Amino acid sequence: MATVTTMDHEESVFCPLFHHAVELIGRRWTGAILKAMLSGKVRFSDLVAAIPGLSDRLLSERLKELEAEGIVVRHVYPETPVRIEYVLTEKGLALEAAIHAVTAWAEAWATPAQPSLSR
Amino acid sequence: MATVTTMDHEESVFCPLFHHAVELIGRRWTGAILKAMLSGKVRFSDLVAAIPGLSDRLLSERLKELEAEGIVVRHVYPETPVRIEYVLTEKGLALEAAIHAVTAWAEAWATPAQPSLSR
DNA sequence: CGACCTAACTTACGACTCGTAAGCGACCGT
DNA sequence: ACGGTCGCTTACGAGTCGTAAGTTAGGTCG
Repeated sequence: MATVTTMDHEESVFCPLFHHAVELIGRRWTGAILKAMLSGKVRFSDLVAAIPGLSDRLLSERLKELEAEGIVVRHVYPETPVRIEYVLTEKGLALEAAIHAVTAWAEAWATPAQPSLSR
Repeated sequence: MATVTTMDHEESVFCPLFHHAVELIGRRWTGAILKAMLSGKVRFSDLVAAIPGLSDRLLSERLKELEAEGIVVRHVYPETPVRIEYVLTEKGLALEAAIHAVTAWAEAWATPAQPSLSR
């Protein structure tokens, strides 16, 4: 029972892969950062400006995490002042489907008032 | 289906709806809780048992948040001992696509090695 | 030639959130 | 009466976050 080698698609059981993923991209601001990066390469200050409430401290922290996970890459251009661009890797771009799915849900079920009438 | 006005699909800009959604379902353990609830109605203790590391304190907190958002409903059966079942609402079930998208990504891009063989 | 500017961080610290453990209330079997 | 179960709730130290200030490396301005 426990040594099942063929797991088709068990939804109920705990999946460590899913858990790792959702705890990573679900960290505070990470979703917004990833969504903002879908459009292409961005700079540090672009992200700060694009995401209201996000501070440079947290952005720096999140970008490091995402870089460590192989989701974004950091390109340094030693110009003046220093220009640094962040780009999604293939792995990061693959998150687009998941981000769009969440976006679609958010738009479809936006809480206008209390639509819990249907029970 | 889409109320096409003037914005086709802006991905880059900050979307408060997406942000609210991702910060909600991305809270610690919430993803795992929702995934575990996709299988149907569950009890408090089932969730604690199914999700390693999740404590009853946090589960209680998360379930309250999800209930407040209209994502889960709480049914009380005054048996002995009290039996309480949590079920996803229609809004909660609508998250299935998003959860599956994250699961698919997690399985496709699991960290161990670069998928230079698969693709 | 030195005060000031920029981009991208880093440090410091109080506030908020989480993890661990313990307690509570209603009921029941012994 | 005593201990056991379920679903919480409270307490408190540890961890994470928000806000503000400092740092580095170079350039502009007066």
